[in-house]
Amino acid sequence: MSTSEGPRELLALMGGPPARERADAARNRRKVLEAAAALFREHGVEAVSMDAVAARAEVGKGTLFRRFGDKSGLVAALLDEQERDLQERILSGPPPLGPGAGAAERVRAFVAAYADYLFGHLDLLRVSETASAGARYRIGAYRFWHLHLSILLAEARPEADAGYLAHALLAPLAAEHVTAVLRERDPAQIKAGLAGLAAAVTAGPVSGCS
Amino acid sequence: MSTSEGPRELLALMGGPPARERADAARNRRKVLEAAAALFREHGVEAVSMDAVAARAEVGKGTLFRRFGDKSGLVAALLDEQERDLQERILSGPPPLGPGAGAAERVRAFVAAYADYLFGHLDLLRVSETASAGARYRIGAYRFWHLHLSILLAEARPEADAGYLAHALLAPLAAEHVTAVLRERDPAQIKAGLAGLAAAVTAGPVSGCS
DNA sequence: CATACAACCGGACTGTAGTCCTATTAACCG
DNA sequence: CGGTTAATAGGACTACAGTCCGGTTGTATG
Repeated sequence: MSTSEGPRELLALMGGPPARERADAARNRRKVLEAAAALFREHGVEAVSMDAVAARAEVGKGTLFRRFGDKSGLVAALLDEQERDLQERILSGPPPLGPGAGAAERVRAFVAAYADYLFGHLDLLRVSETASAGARYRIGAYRFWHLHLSILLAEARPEADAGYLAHALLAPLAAEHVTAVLRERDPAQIKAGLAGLAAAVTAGPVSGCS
Repeated sequence: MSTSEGPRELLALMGGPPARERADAARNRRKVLEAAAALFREHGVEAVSMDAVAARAEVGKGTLFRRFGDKSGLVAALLDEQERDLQERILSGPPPLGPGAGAAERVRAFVAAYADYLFGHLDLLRVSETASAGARYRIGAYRFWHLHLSILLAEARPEADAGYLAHALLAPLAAEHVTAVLRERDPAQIKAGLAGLAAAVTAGPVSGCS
């Protein structure tokens, strides 16, 4: 599967493991990720402390924090693989999510696909986005989604501030927001609402009338 | 100024001080709020610990936490007054924010007015919304804004899920979201983007064409 | 006014995130 | 293969949020 169809900037935001890593560092990295995954599975993400992860991985606390920054970074590393899967489907998968469909259609497809990703990893994403202040907006993944939507919205609505609209469309996709809305609506209703929002945003207030 | 024009449900969400409070409790409540306001002014909201507030107010930590729950509750109490001001302007102030204007116009007026409130109290609001998980969605104020928007959107777009759209419109008004967007856009641009979003949401994807 | 009761007060206590410093260890080069 | 250097490992340490409980102070009642 070639990724040459997507913009070069998006590729740069896909992250991945560090370029050159010392042997012991790589070993510990794996041990930590395995320990974290196991503990999260057993006790739920929020209930697991960083101390517990360090102990289970048989690694010092300093190591844990230096490698992953904080809890949100650790969780982000765990999410990395599946995140990249969605990113690859956007860059070079079949339309309408991948290239080939119209911009408005691709926006709707992205919102639907991201919602599925969200419902599948809600606990991890919520911790990843809220463990430290502004964490959601700092990580590369957010910049990837934002850039992707910005490009599509600039095409669909050339007269609007596409970059802002992209942020606005990502706002209700925040894990904490979805968690709160889940208290009164089920996933299907949320997806329907998001689809309506995406339709309104891509169409614009006066579209279809020209 | 009469508040009889607004729905009764909205009034119930306005909160206010506890009904009957012991004299010493009231005294401590005032001391805490004054100390917190002073410390926040001097050092910024995020830099002030609850210990510091308790010490400055000459009150025990237990008192502080029992009265306000946690840091987000303390900050919410500080915001209460100005929050109620905006709420009263919505319930019984002049249009288009208050009753009298069309639903779509009132939605746009609300978004603009809330954005101003947000920019004026961004630090306090950010702490209030993020100090504890899901804090934003638990407090009465959020329910007030949400109910207000739901009523208006149900009128403007009877075929849509107005309650969900109300959540979606409040999502980019989260303090943390606005803080992140402020790194690349100024308040005027954000207000313009929000106005465009409100217009798109109130109009709907196919409006103006019938 | 005295008594009983409930609410309140305050600080000691616990658990956690995150920092810092020193010995260790891997990679590189002669 | 041995020496040099810079990154890494790990645990002791700090600061903070939030809890708990014994003592105290208002408030209602006879």
